[in-house]
Amino acid sequence: MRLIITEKDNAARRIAEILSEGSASASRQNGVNVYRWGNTRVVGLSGHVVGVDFPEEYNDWRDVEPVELIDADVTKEPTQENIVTTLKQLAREADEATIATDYDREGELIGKEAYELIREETDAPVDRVRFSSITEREVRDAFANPDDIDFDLAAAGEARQIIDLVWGAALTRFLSLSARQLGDDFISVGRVQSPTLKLIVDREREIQAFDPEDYWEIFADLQKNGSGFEAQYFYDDDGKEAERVWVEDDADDAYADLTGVDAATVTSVRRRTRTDSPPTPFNTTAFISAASSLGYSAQQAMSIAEELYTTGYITYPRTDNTVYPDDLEEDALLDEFVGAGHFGEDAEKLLEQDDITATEGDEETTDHPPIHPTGEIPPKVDLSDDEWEIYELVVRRFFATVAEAATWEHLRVVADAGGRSLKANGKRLVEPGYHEVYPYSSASENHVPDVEEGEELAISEVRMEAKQTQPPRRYGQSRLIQTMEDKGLGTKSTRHNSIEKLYDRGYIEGDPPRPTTLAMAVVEAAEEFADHVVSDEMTARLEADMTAIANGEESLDTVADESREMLKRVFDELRDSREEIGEHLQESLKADKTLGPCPKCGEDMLVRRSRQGSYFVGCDGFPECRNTLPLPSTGEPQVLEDHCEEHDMHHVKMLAGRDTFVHGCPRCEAEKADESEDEVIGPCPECGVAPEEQRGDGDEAEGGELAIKHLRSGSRLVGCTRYPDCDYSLPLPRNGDISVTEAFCEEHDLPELVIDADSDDPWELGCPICNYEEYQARTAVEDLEDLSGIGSATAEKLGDAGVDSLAALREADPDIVATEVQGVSATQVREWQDELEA
DNA sequence: GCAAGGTC
Repeated sequence: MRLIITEKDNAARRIAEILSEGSASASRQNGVNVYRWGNTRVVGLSGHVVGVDFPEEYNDWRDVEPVELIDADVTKEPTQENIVTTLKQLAREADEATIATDYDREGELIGKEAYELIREETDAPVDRVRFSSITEREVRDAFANPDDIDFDLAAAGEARQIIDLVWGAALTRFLSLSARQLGDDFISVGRVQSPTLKLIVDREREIQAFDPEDYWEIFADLQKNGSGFEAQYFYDDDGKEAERVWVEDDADDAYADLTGVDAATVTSVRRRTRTDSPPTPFNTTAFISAASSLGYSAQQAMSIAEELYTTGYITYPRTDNTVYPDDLEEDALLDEFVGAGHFGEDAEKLLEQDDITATEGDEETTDHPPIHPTGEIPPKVDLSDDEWEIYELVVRRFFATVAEAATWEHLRVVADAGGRSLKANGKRLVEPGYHEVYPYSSASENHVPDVEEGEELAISEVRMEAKQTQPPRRYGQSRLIQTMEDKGLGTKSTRHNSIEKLYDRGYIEGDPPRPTTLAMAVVEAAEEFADHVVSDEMTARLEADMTAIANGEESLDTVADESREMLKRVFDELRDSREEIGEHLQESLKADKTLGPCPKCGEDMLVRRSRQGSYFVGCDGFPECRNTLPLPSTGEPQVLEDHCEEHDMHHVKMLAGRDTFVHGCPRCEAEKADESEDEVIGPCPECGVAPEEQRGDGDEAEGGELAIKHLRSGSRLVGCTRYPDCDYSLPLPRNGDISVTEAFCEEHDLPELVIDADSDDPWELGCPICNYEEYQARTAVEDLEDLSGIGSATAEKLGDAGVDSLAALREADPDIVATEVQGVSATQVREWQDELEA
């Protein structure tokens, strides 16, 4: 039997299709897809299926000195048991095996890991094929010319694994132990995350140190044929043109001169034609950046792209390449879009061009083609609005790369008024070119009318504006990813995750991300004692070492040992400063949790966590002062910069994914609840007076009533007046005025409610019981979507079939028990759905 | 429980 191993299931399926000419069939083994035809089997891994770690005896952070990790063994253990088992079972039957993982360094290492698992079972020959895109031609070529695994290249990847683990784990444990942060809130550092964090921290330092300067700008409106245009005052600053006037008296003088005359005389008119080249093909970074200008975070953009890739509508979204492969036929791909409603006309127009040649970027790699549509076009109804918007972006980017350049006409007019110079720059799009098919990049014009030298233009108004220089801007997520790429930090697959990790670790907040006090302290500590780990030089050095290993000039052991020696020297420095570092980190952690002074004793009020795990606001003077305030029960609290004037307290935001909301000032919220009275609306269905026939034998009518209640934590609910004896309750929305209407629900004996009755668009919530029942039915379907990553249409169908939870899914198919929730692909869910329907 | 890198 011949065994072929790919990096992912999708690649396995497509390679099987190509090599078998469509005759391959799929079956499942230990929950893993295996494609087969004749004597051949193809199995897809899930990236790395083994991972590096320390032996078990190093697991306890308290028992092991962090420095001991430096010389600890590094072992490789399976992390994807099902796939490893399947691979080994298949290997036992194999006479030959072919590694067909991705064509890059990490792919070589993943291939070598598969090779070693195969070697545990058989001595059958193992070869390696390399291809940059899964097209018929490339795949057939590759399989016709097999090569060997490049063990040196794989060793380069292993050096990275070992160095990252040893540095990351040893320093992470050291900082966490020194600050006594051992739970979920440990303090992490790493080769990629820490230099990335330093970028953000350095920018914040510049902002904090920034000293704004005053300057003035002067504008004049000039008239031509009854319509006006704006011109700006400028002067010659040592041969350079300057618009900013730094001295107020100078600005006043210029303003006085300009207002002293009624007209300006045109002294020069210059026209220039500029070519505006179409953009280059999308790699991951360029894609994230384009999606970000549509309002998507890096993480959102990538997960939508991954979904579009798995469903077959776009190519692999993780790529460094910006040059389309030779066998991408641009006109054939355009042809697919002809007649496809939304895109048809644009595709036809592009096909009419004399020459269809795509642009090329600077980066040409072997990993994957640039991101482009596959030519399989989804019906719009099958995608969510977001998915469609991203899909359209990818399609239009492809269109743009084969479209013609745009041309602009630039018009520059200089005029003299009272001895002062004015200028106006106009911009007109003469040939729209690619802008016609790619509306995302700016094509805005600035109208300046045709004028001639010597012409007199009336001045209708002169304005002087006092301004201040602005501090540098914070990095936005896509700018940060771009900078990481420039500095070689992370990879196309990991950069967006690294940023997400900084959020999770409590190092950055908000968008654009701001560093927390803790982040500043971590970077400071690292700069002082382990400068290497916050500098991008560590990555540069590692890259150089990896290249040397890949070229056979250095050995993995030498490189790893040198790195270990370097880390030992770092620990020599750290040893004596443990206390000092710990204290600094602890103070910073406290600063991030501080809301303001306690009204009872003046100490700080802090966000704290109870033993049960819920958050509340408590006084730092505990146990002497026992003052507390409640916080909402959902989400992780985050202290905002916003501030309540009345109570001198920072506002709090509760982070809970899509349910994130701003709680505001905890004292205001508590006081609001104290001042409001419960509003009774009807009988409690659990313990109120109900008609005799609706009551079960054991039920007792205690006379409980339902009331609208405001809790001190800021939440509102409809609850029983006999609480806590009866804990019946229904949730109400957090925001908006609640009013009770005349309309009445006969079934539940309750009035209908309206939220925000005063606004133009009130929400008619209706009977609170009916509303809650509808809400539960709706969220069951949403939960299912979240669990399985399936589309809403499928989830609804499953809901209709009575499957409303993962547990129900498992009941329907015991095989699912072995599958990780996150590992459930859309294809699998569709299979289960088919089974259920049959 | 630590990293970064694959993958879902």
